[in-house]
Amino acid sequence: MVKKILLYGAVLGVLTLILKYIEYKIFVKDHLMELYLGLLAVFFTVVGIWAGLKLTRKKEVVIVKEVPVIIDRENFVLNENLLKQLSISKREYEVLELIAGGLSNQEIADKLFVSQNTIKTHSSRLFEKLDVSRRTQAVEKAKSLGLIP
Amino acid sequence: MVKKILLYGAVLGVLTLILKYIEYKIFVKDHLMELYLGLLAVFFTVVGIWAGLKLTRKKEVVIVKEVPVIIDRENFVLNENLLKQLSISKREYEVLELIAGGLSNQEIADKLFVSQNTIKTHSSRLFEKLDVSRRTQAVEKAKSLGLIP
DNA sequence: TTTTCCGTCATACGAAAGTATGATTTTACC
DNA sequence: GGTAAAATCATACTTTCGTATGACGGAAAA
Repeated sequence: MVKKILLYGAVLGVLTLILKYIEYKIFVKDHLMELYLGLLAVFFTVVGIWAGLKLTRKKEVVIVKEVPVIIDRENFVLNENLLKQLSISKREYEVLELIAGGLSNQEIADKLFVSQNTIKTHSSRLFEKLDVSRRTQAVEKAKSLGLIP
Repeated sequence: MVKKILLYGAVLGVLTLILKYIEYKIFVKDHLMELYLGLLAVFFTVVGIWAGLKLTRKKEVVIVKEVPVIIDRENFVLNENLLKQLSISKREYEVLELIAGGLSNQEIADKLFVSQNTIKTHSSRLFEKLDVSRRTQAVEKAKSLGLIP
């Protein structure tokens, strides 16, 4: 910025010298004075505009951001109260989440490092507590109850 | 914009007249000519800068647009295009909806007045088209694709 | 008109899911 | 330290689900 101002000052100085020279050349010709002044005004106006643009160019960076924000399933908050009310344990809830994720019993077992039988037991108890008999129903009900997103 | 240019021109005209007047006043005093020209240059430079800023100020506005795409269950709109793209038939889509509703194949068959085998065929083809192998996965995928609420 | 797609149904088999029952081990709480 | 709830696992059995394959009639498109 300081550099630019100095540069601009130097340019102005040089220009002033040039104009001074021209002035002496045409000074006697009185009728040219108007033209001279007009050119002077126009010239410095243009220079001013150029300077103005130069000084503000950095601020002209226009950022048009179109950020597609996908807000899904409403801002979900789990109702822990309901979980306790239904006496659904943490492990059972974990299984519920994975069931809702479309995983098979075997996949859930692998993920939780337990046997498939354990998962069957958990899911069975879970279904009982949710009063359903199949995993797809469990997912539906859990969603409607706000237990899962 | 045209208005502004006209205004600017008018201002220049008035200023020229004023300067003309001043010119006659101090013309005889030769040593004031330099000062006069200097002031003239500075003045028009300032005017130029001001004009430059005025013309470009609007471009300096930084526009950050965030377009939220809200996908929720309430205002659901089905993407029929995607259905055609996946070549999912109407009947298959019906079955998909009922599967998502937690119904068993037998229940779906009863509801649609067809045999369970028919439902199995439909669901099998559906899974193939959705590139899944279980009904729970189908529901998950269909939801993420916006095929069902 | 012929072909292609859709919807229907069947049989058979294998895979996954779900139920019932019982047992052992953690964990948490009084 | 004892007790209750939670977590784990197993075995056996039934039900549901999913796949493969083939078939048939109707409707729409070529």
